[in-house]
Amino acid sequence: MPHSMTQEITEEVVSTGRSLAAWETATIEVFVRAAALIGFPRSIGEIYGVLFCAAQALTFDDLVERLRISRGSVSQGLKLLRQLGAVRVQYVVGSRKDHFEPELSMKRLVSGFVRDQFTPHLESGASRLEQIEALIEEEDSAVQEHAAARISTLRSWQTRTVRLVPVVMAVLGGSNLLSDAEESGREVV
Amino acid sequence: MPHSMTQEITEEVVSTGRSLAAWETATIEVFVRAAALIGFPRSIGEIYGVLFCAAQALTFDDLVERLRISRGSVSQGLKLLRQLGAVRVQYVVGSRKDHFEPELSMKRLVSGFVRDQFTPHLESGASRLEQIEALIEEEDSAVQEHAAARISTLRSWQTRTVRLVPVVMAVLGGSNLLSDAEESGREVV
DNA sequence: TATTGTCTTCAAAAATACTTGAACAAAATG
DNA sequence: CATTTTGTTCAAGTATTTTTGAAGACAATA
Repeated sequence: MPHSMTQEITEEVVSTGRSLAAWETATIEVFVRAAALIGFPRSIGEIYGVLFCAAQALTFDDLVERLRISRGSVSQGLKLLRQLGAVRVQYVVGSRKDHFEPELSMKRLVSGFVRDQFTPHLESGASRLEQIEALIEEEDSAVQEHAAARISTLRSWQTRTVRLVPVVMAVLGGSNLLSDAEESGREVV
Repeated sequence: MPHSMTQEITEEVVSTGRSLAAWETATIEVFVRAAALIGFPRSIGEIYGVLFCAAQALTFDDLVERLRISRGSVSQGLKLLRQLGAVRVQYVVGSRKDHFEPELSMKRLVSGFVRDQFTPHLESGASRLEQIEALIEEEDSAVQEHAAARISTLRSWQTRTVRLVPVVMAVLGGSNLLSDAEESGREVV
């Protein structure tokens, strides 16, 4: 424990936390990059990353200590990851603290992402297309013809994208030879 | 050409450019949002958007005028869009200017995106996994067992993602009932 | 080859996004 | 119910990304 002998109460964090092994740092970096690729901040990748590496569920404070990022970031990051279904809370026996563990099923991870970050855009996009079609009515018929063709193209893109989602989910879920283990939530996946 | 009678050279832009119709603005907004979704800046969405709306290929200056963004942005934006194959240059008869037209085939658009923004990450990811496996060798065998399991999970995610790409491309290309028109590059798609 | 038109580059400015930490809320404990 | 423990919120600070515009490159014309 730190100095400070008498009146001066010099608080200092004890950092009881293990720091990260080389393989963990490298793995976390992979997740940081993956997060960036899908538009999430570094801290999200870091948090999921340590959880992914850890052998057991970690607490809020474990995350703050191992990652050395602020409590605010950890709180917000976990909030988003829970929403996505990428992290679950595990209630642990003798502890008041929440313990967090990563979702390891790729299918579920993707599914959460699609649900929260993708589908909403697709849906609002559909309604916007209708608004645009209304606006096209206002134009001269010369313009209308061309504009209508373009919006029809756009609509076909929309439709195809919507159709794509179940295909992707099927590929991720279907060809999994070990789906029993996966559904039961343990390793593999 | 602008006025300026004697010594004082008062340059002013003439803005010969048509401004945007309501349906165009609305359509451009769709592309701006789509761009954001895949991590591209607003200007990229705007540029592709006007081109998509336009009845004929537009020049560099058309873009600057209609969008009211800087030449720098237009230049950089077009550069990226050309790289992706989302915009093509059309060399036009009596004009020194480049004329730009949008790629309208969804399959080609996605394919360019995958090639430039996605595949590179997948590949560098593969080599990073190997580095991580090397790092795991350094650990105690107790740790090794768990770490190896995790990296194996990661590897399976990688593999599945790679397998997904051709499936997606097939869905976008294959079920297109109008593929002739598409391949010839005109409308539809 | 000088000039003009067209597009590119890149450093600095502006706009966004992310992180921090102190103040706050909620709930368990004594 | 006062205190402590745990986690959340949000305004302000920091960092990152995007845009701007002036300087410059390149090539076609005169």
